Amino acid sequence: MTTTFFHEGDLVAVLTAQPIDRFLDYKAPEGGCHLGAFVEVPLGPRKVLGVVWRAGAGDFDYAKVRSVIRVLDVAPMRDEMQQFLTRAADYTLTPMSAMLRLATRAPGLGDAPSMRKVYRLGNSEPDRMTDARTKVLEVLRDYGGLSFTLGELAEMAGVGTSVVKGLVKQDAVFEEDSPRDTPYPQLDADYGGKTLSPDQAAGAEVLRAALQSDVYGTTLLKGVTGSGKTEVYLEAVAECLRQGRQALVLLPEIALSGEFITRVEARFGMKPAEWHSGVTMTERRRCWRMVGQGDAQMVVGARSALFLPFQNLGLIVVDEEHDTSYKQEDGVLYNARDMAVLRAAINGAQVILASATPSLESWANAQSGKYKRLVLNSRFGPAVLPEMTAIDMRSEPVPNGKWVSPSLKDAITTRLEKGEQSLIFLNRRGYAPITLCRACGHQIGCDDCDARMVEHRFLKRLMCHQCGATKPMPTVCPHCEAEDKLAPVGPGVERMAEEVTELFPDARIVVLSSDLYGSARAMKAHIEEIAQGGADIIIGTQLVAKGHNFPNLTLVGVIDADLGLQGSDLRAAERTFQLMRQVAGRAGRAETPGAAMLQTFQPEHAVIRAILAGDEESFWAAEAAERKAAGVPPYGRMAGIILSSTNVQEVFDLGTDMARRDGPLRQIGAQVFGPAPAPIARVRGRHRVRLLVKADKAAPLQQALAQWAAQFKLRGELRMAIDIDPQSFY
DNA sequence: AGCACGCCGACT
DNA sequence: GTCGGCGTGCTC
Repeated sequence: MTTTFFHEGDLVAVLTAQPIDRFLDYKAPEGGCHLGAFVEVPLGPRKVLGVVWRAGAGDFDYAKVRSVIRVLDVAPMRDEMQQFLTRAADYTLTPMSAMLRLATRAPGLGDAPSMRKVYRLGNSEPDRMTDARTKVLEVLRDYGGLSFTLGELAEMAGVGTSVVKGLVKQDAVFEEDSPRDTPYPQLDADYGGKTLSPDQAAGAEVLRAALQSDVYGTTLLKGVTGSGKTEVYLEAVAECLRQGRQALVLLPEIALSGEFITRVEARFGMKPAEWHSGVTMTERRRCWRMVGQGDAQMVVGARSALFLPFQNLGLIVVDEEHDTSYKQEDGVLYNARDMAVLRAAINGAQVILASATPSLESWANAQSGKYKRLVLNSRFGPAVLPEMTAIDMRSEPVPNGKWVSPSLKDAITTRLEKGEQSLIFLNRRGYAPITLCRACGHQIGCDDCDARMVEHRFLKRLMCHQCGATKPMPTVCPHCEAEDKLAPVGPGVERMAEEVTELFPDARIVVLSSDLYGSARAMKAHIEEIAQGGADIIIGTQLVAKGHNFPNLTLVGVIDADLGLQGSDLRAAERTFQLMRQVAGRAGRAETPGAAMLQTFQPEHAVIRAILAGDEESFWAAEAAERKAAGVPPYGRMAGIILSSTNVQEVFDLGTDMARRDGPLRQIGAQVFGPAPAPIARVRGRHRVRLLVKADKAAPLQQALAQWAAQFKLRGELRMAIDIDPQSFY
C-alpha cells in the first residue's frame, strides 16, 4: 500500500473540526506529513485539530498560507474512513466538519502518549530477603516478564508499595516508563465455544463462510428470544478474529450493560474494548488509539463506535437492529444501522443485523435479495407466542365515552389479583382528541391550522398538535355560543387514566406519555422504576414500545388497534406488532404466559389477522403493501426538516415560508407537509417545528433538499436540521 | 466555534 | 462625545 506523502512546504487541504464547511490550504510542516495525518493547524489566533485531506487547491493567496504546526502522534486517517465520512455527510446532509467531530470524539488526541511507571523483574538479588520481598518476586516470576503498575503489583503480592520501592533501589525490580494506553489483551477465538444446536451451528457456518469471502455483504439474522442469536454471531466474530481483522458489535444504548461483556469474556477469554457514554475519558482515549493502531480486536459499543478509526474492519454486528435508539436524534442525524452497512461496503466487511423483530426496512432488503437472510428457530421448540386475541368492538359495546371492553376489564382484573402488570396501549396524547359542541356540532379547531384542538387536562388547556398553539378551555361554544354544551369526544391517554381509575380504584395506575416529561433522562428513569414494579396498570403511548423491558408485564391491551393501521404514524403497526412480540419473548421465559388483546372494529384487516396469527411473514407482507401504496419508506423517501428557536413565532414563520418556497423540491416531484410541532415540541427552551418532505424512491432527494434549504438564511436564534429517513412521523 | 468589525441606543 | 449591544463575516 502506498500512501501519499507531502514534503515540507507542499500545499495540503486540511479539514478541521471547526464548523467551517470548506477545506483550508496549509503548508506541510517540517518533516512533511502523510495524507490523512491528524494535525494541529493555526486558525486565526487559535490552534485547532484537523486532518490532511488531500493536496491543497492552491486557490488562496500563497503569501497568506500558514504552516501546519505539527503532526499528531496517532495513526493517520485511512482512505476508507475519508470515503465513509464523505458519503455519510452527503447522505445525511451534514457538514464535513461535523462528521470529523464525530470521528475525533476522543479526549487528548493532541497529547503525546502519556506515560506511567511500571515494574518488572530485575536482574539482581536483594541484600536481605524478607517474606514481603519474596511474595513480590514470586508474583513477578509467576507472570514471567510482564510488568505491572505499583498499585497492581503491591496488591497482587499482598504487600505495601514501599516493599516494591525497596526492591527497586537494589535493582531486584526494574522501574520503567511505559505508555499509559496499552493494547487490549488478545482475544482467543477458540477459547470458550459453546456447543451449538444444529440450527445454530448451521447459522454460524453460513456467517463464517461469508466472512471468508472477504467481500462486503449483509446478513439479516432473525431469531426469537432464546434462539441463541448472540452465540451465533459471536462465531462470526471468532472467524473475524482468526483472520486478524477487527470486529465491532453495536448494541442499543440501553442494552449496554456488563452482561454482554461478561458473555464476550466467557467466549474469548478476555474483555473486548468498550465505547459508549459510560466509559471514562482515559478508557475512551485508550480505545480510540488502540483501535487506530490495530491493538483492539473487538469493540463493543453504542452507535458512535462506528466512527472509531478501525484499521482493518472485518465485521460489524448491529444487535437489535430494529431498535429506534440507533437513530441519532440530536446533533448529527444518522441511523447507525444504515451507516454500518455503508461503512462495511466501503471496507469490504460483513454486516450482521440481528433481531427477533426486524425493521420493515431490513425485512424489505432481505426480501429483495439485497441482504442475505438467516432464520434461527428457538431451541425450545416453536416460538412461544402470547395468547393473542382480537376483541371485536362491534359485538362488545361499551358505554359512550368509555373504551375498556368487558373482556379487557376481566383480563386486567385477573392480572391485578396475581400481582402482575397490565399495559394499556393508546397512541393518543392528551385527554380527548375532539371537543364537540352538543348544541351545534361545532368542533373546536385551531385558529391557525386546519386541525382540531386536543384537550389536555394535565395542562388545563386545548392544544393544537399541528402547530402547538394552546388556548384555555372555553365555557361557551365559539360558534353558537351555547353554554355548557362542549363535550370531550374520543380517548386520549389522560382520559383512559380516568376511566381505568374508575374501574380499578385500588390499582396503582401510571400514565406514560412523552409530553409529561421534562427530559429524556427523567423519562427513562421513571420508566425503569415502573418496569421494576412501580405500577400495576400502565397507560402509555408508543413511548412504551421503545425497547423497555417490563419483566412483570403479562398483559397488553391495545385500546384501538385500528388507529395504528392508518393515519399519522406509519410505523405504528410495526410497533404494535413488535410490542406483541416483546410480550411473546417474555412469555417464553417466564412461567406466566403473556396475553395480548386487541380492541378493533376491523378484525378482518390483514395486519390485525397477521398479528393474531403470529404470522410474521404475512404481517410484513401486509405492512409492506400498505407502505408501498402510501409511497413511504422503504418504498419512498422521506426527510424531516426541524427548525428551532427560542421564539415560537419565528420558527413558524420560517416553516411557513419554507413550505411556500418549495421550488427545488417540486422539480423532483417531492411534496412538503407542515409546518407542525416536532415530536418533542420543546427541547431545552427551544421550540421545534417540523416539515416533512416525501419523495419518490429514485428521486435525488438530498440534492434538492440542499438547494431548497440554501434559499433560507438563518438569522439569530433560528437553527435548521435536516433529518433524512426520520424515525417517527408522529 | 471564536473573534473582530461595525453600526445604532443610553449614558457621562 | 463614547461605551457597549450583538448581527455579520472570516479564519488558509
